[in-house]
Amino acid sequence: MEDVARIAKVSKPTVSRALSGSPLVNAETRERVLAVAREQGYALNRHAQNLRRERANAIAVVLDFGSHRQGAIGDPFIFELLAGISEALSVRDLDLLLSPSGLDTVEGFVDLYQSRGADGFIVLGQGTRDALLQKVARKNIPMVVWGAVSKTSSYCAVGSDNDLGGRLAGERFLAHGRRRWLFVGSCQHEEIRLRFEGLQAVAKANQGIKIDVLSIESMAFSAIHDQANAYLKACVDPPDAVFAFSDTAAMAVIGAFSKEGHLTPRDYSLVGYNDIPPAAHFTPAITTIAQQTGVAGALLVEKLMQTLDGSRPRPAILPTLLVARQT
Amino acid sequence: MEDVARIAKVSKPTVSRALSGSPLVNAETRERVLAVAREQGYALNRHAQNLRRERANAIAVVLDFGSHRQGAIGDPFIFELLAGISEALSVRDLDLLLSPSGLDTVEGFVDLYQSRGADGFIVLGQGTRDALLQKVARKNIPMVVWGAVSKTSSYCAVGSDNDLGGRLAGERFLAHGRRRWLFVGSCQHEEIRLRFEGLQAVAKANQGIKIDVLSIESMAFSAIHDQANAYLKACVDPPDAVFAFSDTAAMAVIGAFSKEGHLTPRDYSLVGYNDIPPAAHFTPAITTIAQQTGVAGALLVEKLMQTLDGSRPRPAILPTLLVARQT
DNA sequence: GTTTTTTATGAAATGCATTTCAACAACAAG
DNA sequence: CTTGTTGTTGAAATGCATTTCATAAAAAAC
Repeated sequence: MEDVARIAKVSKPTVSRALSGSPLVNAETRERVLAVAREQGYALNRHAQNLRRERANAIAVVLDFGSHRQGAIGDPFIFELLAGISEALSVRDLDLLLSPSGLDTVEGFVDLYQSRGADGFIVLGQGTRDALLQKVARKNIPMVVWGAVSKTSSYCAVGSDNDLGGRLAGERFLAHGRRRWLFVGSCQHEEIRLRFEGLQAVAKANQGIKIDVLSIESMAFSAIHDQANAYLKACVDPPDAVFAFSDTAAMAVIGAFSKEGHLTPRDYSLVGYNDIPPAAHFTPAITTIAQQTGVAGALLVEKLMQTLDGSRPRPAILPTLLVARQT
Repeated sequence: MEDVARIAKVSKPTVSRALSGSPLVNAETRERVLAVAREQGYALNRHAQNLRRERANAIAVVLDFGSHRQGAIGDPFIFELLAGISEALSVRDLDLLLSPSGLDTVEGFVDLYQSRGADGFIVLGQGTRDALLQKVARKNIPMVVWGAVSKTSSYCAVGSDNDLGGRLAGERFLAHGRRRWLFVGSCQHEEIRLRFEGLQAVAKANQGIKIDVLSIESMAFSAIHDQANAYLKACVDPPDAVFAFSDTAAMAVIGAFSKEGHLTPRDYSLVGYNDIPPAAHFTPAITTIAQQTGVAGALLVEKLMQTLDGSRPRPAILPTLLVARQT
């Protein structure tokens, strides 16, 4: 920077100001400095900058690659979220640190934050680690979470209206005169539990509806397939309606049930979740609950920015929508 | 750090050494320093460290979120690659910078690299910007690319054997006695062009095979669907074999063709690409070319590390495999 | 023509960890 | 008892940009 300063015949601080677009520098001078910087191929050192400014200029986005191993993350849905976040961060000139290691303990978060590795965190899906996240948030670490929204939470959550999603599914089943419902998903996951509760609420509000749960142990496609198949085989009175926690799971159910000759939409109604592209073109096309992934990323980033500004933004629940198809 | 040094009754350099696991510090002293650091809640500043060490300790992973808008990236395949890379980087204690902005020009790369925002780059899919990447590599910026491998390239590429993939598809078509082949995909993409060439080679080596190309303009699911539908409608002699550049595209083709009563596997053989989880459970299940995504991430990172060490690693071609299913 | 205000710029201090080089101690070798 | 090693440790220099505070110059106000 000193070299640039010398060549442009100004001082170091002036170069710094010119480069960071400070209004405290004369327009002509700025041009000159910028020109010199460009022709000298000068790029200012981000670490020196971040060191001085005492921030990272980066946000860590946490997603559970671990459970990806089991096929959970491949879901295009997460990808859309990620794309939205990436976009929103890049508008604000912030770097995106993807799933840094060590974030499976409170210390991991604290350390990354304190060492200025990241200015804040966006966690995608609380999964089964809500307790950890609560602890992290209580340490005053800026964090926003995509997932289930709860009033007692110590962090700001943004998520879909999972309860509504469940209700929508239930109402569809009612409309189709279905009475033996099956919920496929693990209620260990807060988000998924809420969907179940929505479904259950509709069931309870009506007479003569039986509701069963197939609690998924692994997110792997084949595991879900096998569990569903085994369930149906052991079933004396097969379900005439299935609500699956994801479209991928719904596909697994279709495959598993069809092997036993139990077909949708003939024998049972099916509702999936996320409205991933293949859902519309699967045979049969899958009715599903769509989330507003488009706005989700931008909203998460916005809430995090508010947190960084010291305010405590309100959680947000995005509406969900049932997309009716053949099943 | 000075505080820790004082409390532990040592000097700053000793603390530094203890924390970075240098062998130049006595075991007892190290323990003492570490204990003090822990109880004082001390975390060393990454930017100061990176500034001094003159590196970023981070790798930028570039993927084309832009084309995601059009449904390209949602492909679980990319996600698996990303998971593998994330894993391999975290083992080496390197941060993963996801798709930083500005990497659509050579200057963008140069600037990020010079400003020490990243020590190197992993580019996922060269797409249509091979020219850009060639220029970047010629600036001696450490970079590894997932995509088509070419001998004349100035960068190290790792990719699947796309040519083999094409041949495998062709041989399957032959085995099924198919003679009117259709390739669905854009030959603008080097990787995809290679697949087409593999297919074409098989066609040429045999008599009486007609081969046509449906050049995809957009990666969007619905766009592919519509193009395929329009193609079939305009077709006097419908294809009896289709090779699609991705499983997602294959699904789109199935939907588009079935609308016209043209069904697989009855009327045509179909081969997709990537072996994404739903491919196996689609109805009908999709025959596809599987890539070795598992090792790909680790390999990319390894090659990049070699590049960082100053060597010029050889490109690698991973074998592809045909997974036969109903179609 | 003098005083006040505004605008533009620079000197020096600051943020924090690492590395070089020198120094000291303890011990072995002669 | 001296010289040469080896093992530990510390003082000071270094990497680079930003910010505070002060100063100089130019413009405006009186």
